Amino acid sequence: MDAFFASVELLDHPELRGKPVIVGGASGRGVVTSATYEARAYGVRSAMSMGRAMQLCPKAVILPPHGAKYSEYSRRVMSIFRDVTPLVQPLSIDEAFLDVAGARRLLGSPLVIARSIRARVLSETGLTCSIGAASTKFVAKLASTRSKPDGLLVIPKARTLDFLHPLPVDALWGVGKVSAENLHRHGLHTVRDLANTPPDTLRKWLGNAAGSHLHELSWGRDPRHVDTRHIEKSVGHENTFSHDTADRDTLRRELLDQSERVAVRLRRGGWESRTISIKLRYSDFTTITRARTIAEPTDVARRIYETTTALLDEQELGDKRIRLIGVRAEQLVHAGERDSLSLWDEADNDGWRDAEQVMDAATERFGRGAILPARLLGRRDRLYDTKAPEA
DNA sequence: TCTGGGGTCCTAGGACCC
DNA sequence: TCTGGGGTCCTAGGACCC
Repeated sequence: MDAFFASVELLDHPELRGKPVIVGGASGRGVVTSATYEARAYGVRSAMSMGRAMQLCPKAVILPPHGAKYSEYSRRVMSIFRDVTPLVQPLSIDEAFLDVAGARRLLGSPLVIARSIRARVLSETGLTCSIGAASTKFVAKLASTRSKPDGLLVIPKARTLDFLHPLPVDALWGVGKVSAENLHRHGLHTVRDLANTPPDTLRKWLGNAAGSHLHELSWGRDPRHVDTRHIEKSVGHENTFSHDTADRDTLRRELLDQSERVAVRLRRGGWESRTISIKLRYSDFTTITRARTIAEPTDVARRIYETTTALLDEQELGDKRIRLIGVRAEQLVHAGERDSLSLWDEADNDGWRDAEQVMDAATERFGRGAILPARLLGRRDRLYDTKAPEA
C-alpha cells in the first residue's frame, strides 16, 4: 500500500488531499509513522522525530494514528488478495506476497493479474497500491518499491540481473545503514559490485549468514517460497515515558500494565510463554534486555509480572533514569505442545518410568506418526530424575 | 521539539550433556 | 601426555524491517 496510514486518514479527510499530511505521535517524543508524498517532498520520512519533520515541513498537517482502522483496511485488502490465490503471505500490515504461478491459466499473465488487483483495491477501498512482479520474492519486493507510488513493475525472469545490478547496495532487502556503510568502506556501491565480490570476502565483512545471503541475492537467487503459515515467535509491549523516570513504583506499575496486555494477547492466540524478558532504555538511549526462562510456560499476567519485576529489581539504576520500559514473552508454546510437555508430569504421577512409555502415551494422545518438536519429548531432566534412574 | 512500537533474525559465549 | 566432537539451551546485544 502507498503511504498506508496517511492514505487511510485521507479517506476521512478528503479536504486534506494534495497537502502534506503526517501521521504520528504529536506529543513531545513522537515520530513519523507515515507521510503523504506531498510531505515526503520536503524530506519527511518514516521514523523521523516529529520535531525534525516539523522543521522540514512546518505547514504539514499532523494526525494521530488510528490503529484499529488500519487493521480493518488491511483485512479488506488481504481478502482481495485471497480472491486471486490462496497463496498469500502477509509481510506486514500493508504488504503481502502472492504466488500467482498457478493462477495464470485462469486469470492471465502477471501483468494482467496485477492490473486487476490494483483496480479492485482502488474501487473497493479508495486506496492505491503498488505491485512488483518477478520470479522471486525479493525481486518482486524491490520492483514494488521502485514502482511507488501507484505503480506497477514487472521484471521478466530473463531481465532480472539487468534490473538488479545497477541498484545501490542499500536497495537490497536486509541492507540497512550499518551494512551499507560497511560495504561502502570496502568500495562496494552497487549490487553489481556485490555480485563481483567472492562470497568468502562478503562473509568476512558482514558475517556468515548475511554474506552468503547477499551474494545469492546479487545474482537474483532466492529460494524462499511464498509461505502462508505464520508462526508467532514473541509477543511484547513497550512504552516510552513522556519524561524519563527513576521511580521504581512507576516502573513496576508500567510492568504490571504491560504484563496484563501481553497475557491477554497470549491467551487470545492460545499461546503460553517459557521466556519472559524486559527491556530498559536509559536517558542516553543505551538499551538493555534481561530475560528469564521459567519452569512452566504461562499465559498468566501475575506470573509474567512477578518475573519482570524480579528482573527489574536485579537492575542497579544508580543515578540513571529510564526512558522506555517493555515486556516481551518469547519461546511461545501452543496449547497442543503444552499438553505434550505435561506428558512428563503424568509420567511421574502414573508411575511411568521411561521414555518408551512416554512415547506410547504421546502416540495415544496425538496419533501414530504424529510429528512433534523433539524438545517436547526431550526433557532429559525428567528422564534421569524418575524413580528408576537406570531407565 | 532527537530518536515509537510492533516484530524477526543472526551472532557469540557459556553451561551442560553424551 | 592439558583435555575431542557432537549437540542443545540460555542469555544479551544489535541490525533490520514496516
